[in-house]
Amino acid sequence: MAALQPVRGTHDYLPDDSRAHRAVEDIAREVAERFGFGEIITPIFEFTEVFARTLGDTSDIVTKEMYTFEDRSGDRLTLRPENTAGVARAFISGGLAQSVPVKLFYRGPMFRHERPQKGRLRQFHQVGVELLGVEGPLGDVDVISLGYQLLDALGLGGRSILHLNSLGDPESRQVYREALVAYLSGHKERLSEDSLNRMERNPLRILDSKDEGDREVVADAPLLSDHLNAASRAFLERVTGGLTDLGIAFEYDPKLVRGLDYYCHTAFEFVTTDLGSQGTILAGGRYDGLVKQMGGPPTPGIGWAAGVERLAMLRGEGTVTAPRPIAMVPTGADVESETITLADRLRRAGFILDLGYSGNMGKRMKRANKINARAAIIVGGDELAQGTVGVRDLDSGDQETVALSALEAFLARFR
RNA sequence: GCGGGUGUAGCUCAGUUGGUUAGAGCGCGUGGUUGUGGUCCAUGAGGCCGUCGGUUCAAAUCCGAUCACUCGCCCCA
Repeated sequence: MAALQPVRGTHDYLPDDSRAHRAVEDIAREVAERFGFGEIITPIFEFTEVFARTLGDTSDIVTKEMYTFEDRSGDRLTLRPENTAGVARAFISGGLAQSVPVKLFYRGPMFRHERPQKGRLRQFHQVGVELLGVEGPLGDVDVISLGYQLLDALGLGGRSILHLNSLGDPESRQVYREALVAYLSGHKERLSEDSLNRMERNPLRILDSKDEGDREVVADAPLLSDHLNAASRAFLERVTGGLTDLGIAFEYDPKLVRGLDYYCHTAFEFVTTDLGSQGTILAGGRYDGLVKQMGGPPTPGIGWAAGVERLAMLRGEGTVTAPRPIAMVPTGADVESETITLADRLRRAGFILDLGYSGNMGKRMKRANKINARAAIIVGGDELAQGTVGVRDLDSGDQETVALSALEAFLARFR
């Protein structure tokens, strides 16, 4: 078909797809509202610095994955690759520090110039939450619990595992980083080229390398958990304790790290084995330094994001079905105006009515069947003369004559 | 950005060692049925064989490039 294609890594969602997509977003918003989170809608593009400064100059997202352009007034703008930075910016712009804790939910498109795969697109969609202004571990527990309940509400409760780690506070992290680099420096010859590059910029990343040689070296590396100071350790224990209280199973994973620089303490991911190498479906962590780094008042934060396409894909096709309409079937062109008027009346009453637009009666009945109509209202001249219409139950085949005046009441069973 | 696989009808796929008019099922249109769907029967439409170039008397088939999808890596949701 060739000629006219969508931009690589972008997709059209026709009604069947968009319905599944929207269901994920709706359920996420609903669960977030249960936790007292309200939806925030931020622009899908920001000044480039919003992302460049907060995501870290060395992250892949900033160095090679952003859609950045100059607009007609010469501003450097970027299509958001994620939304934590945008929400933090809105938090600062809007002076929301006055009303912490701030609990926000968001959903919408994100853009990353990556090589597309199943479950990885250049324009994809995320739902996410951010909790700002809460210092204590109870915030971490609540936010993780929200993610857990979302997966459960989506019917994915049994299909993913929560991985959890603590990156410690900045002090712990610094001490550990030095210990790790010291160890790795002694094994340079066995590390992959990628990891050698990571040594200086982001050595923690080497911990979750998939390279076999790296894994062997990493197996004996010092553990982050051994370098947490007392405060960081206590924080982690209160988080894990809270999760246990809620019956949320997790795997402590000392090699779980974050690609983005502003994370500290809690890092977590819900992972499934059902999506190949795109198994992470919901991931987040604590980012206490972010808001201050952006120029706002020091404000702790924690949140997560989840990929809508990945979630929808995991739920499978046909999970979300279209509501079944009632079909209007006039017996001929002579009753067309009565048909439209009646459809209008029933739609105002909240029924879903499908007009066939054209064709003889047989054709319209076929169409009614094809669109999975629950019932057909047969509008004929003879019946109208008596003040009635025929109503056919398309599942059972039973047909009854119903007075126009009693139609809404009769149709209630097909709602 | 790196490595592998795959591109034939709207969809899922056949297509022999290169051989002249490229097929099937599903779906779609029309009729059998001028006031009654599903089943059935008949019949029809729909293809630059992803695109461009090369080899050949001859290419869906072989070669190259390119685009898209896909699997793995990097990274990430």
